[in-house]
Amino acid sequence: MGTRQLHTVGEVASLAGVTVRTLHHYDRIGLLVPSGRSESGYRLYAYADLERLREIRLLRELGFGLDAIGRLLDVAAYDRRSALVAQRDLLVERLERTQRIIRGVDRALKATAEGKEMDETEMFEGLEEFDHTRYEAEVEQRWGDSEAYKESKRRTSGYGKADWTRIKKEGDAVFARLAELLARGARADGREAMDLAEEHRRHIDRWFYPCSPGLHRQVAALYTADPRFEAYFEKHGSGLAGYVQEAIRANEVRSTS
Amino acid sequence: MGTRQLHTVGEVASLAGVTVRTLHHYDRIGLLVPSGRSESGYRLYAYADLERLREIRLLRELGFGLDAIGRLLDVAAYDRRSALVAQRDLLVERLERTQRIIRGVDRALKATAEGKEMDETEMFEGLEEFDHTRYEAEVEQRWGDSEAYKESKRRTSGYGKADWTRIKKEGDAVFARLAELLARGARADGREAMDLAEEHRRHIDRWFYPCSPGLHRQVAALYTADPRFEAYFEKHGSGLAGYVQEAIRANEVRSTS
DNA sequence: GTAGGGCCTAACGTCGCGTCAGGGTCAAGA
DNA sequence: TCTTGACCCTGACGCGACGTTAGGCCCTAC
Repeated sequence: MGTRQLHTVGEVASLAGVTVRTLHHYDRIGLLVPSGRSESGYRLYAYADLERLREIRLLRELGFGLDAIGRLLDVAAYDRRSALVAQRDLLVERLERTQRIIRGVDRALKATAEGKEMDETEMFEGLEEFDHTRYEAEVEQRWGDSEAYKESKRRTSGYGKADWTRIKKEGDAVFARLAELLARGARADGREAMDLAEEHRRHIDRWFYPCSPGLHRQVAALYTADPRFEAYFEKHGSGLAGYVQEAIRANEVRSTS
Repeated sequence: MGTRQLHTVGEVASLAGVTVRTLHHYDRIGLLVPSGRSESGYRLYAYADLERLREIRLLRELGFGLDAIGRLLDVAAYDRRSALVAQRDLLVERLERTQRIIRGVDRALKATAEGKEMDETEMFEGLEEFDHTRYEAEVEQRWGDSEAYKESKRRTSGYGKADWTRIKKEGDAVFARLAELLARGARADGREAMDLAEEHRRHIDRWFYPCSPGLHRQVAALYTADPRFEAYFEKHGSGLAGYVQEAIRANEVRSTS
């Protein structure tokens, strides 16, 4: 560790393909503080700093905000391996999304060739900024080729647009009520919050896939990590993402005791 | 055409997975002006508007700025088919970039498993914000599986980091001198500018692939279209991208006459 | 006829840097 | 030894692409 040379900002910048200003910025906000300084105040980056920078750039490329990245890397520090695996999963997901978009372009090509118009509902496949029901289906896809996933796929494939709207509405209602609780200052491990967490679990269990309290907690962990989820949550009240996660965890404890 | 229903902002927003505010914004800056308004001033979007929105969102997903998108779509309006094909190419390029990043993560996984450190120069593969020599090699990759491409690949694979630095410096020098000309107010179709364009062509021809004036012009067309190129150019003087393109075009005319 | 959801414009806020401005540092050559 | 040019530092303002109120009109539904 650290056997290799230290680098100045400029060197790191050209290595990583970012500007010096970017590194200054990351330092200022505490996201990437170089592990050393020279006598004259020059920033000095060690190998570990480069590793961290790589992960920062990777997550930014995937659209995460800098504060979310900070939290993710703090969590990731405990287990490098599974953090890397998680990053891999996110990348593979993007691969698939990109392929969906390509198929959309192919459909557009076919449509223009035939002089027809495309189906408006499938025009934007893969391009939606964040449709959280659709995403929820993808989330547990990451949980592997589990029976749960296949079951989910089997069920959701039968839903029409109207079903999706209704299901989404039902899910949103739960979050809205949790937001109220949060605003009222109710505790996340209080009975009301736990009841709503349980309701959410059953919602998933019913419409998507069998969802045990344990799996539910794992899914909830993603809520605070993913920027698209987070943007959605924070709209409904600052700190809601973490609040929901706590409530779900509390509900799991309750259900297993 | 236009046989289908008109949509309000909210409908379009949920179809495309963007916010109403985003549509307002696109309208304000003239990027996507709905083709109609109701009596009461409501925006009304027709099918053609949705198509345009799809392309806007696709290009944004790929990192283009809104003004660049506007220009691209203006150009694209002449030939829908080749515009779609170009979009497809960009997406495939991203697919490949994502795969390179994944391979990087795999290397990181291997390194941590073995307790080693990664090679610093290959840590950021696929993550660089814009290395323009490397990009230049990719640009003509889009020109198909031409002999030129294979030749380029054969040549560039032999270059080391030092070579790249030198080649990049050489290329930058040409642009710097063009920027001077632009600042001095020299004409893009003047002798000096054309000479520099010719120098640039030979630069590519020597280090990358056989580059005729015609191919050179086609590559130059990408300069004004791609955000990464553009960012690079504008740093060296406002309007440089367009200036370079003009000079190259003028040089082509000169060389064929 | 009024309540609730959707639409309008206007205008300020935010995030991730880009871009000066003003000034030390350092290795190389005259 | 002195100077020159490349690189580093810390502010601090600017910008693109929206997010987010704020204040008010429209419209369907009970």
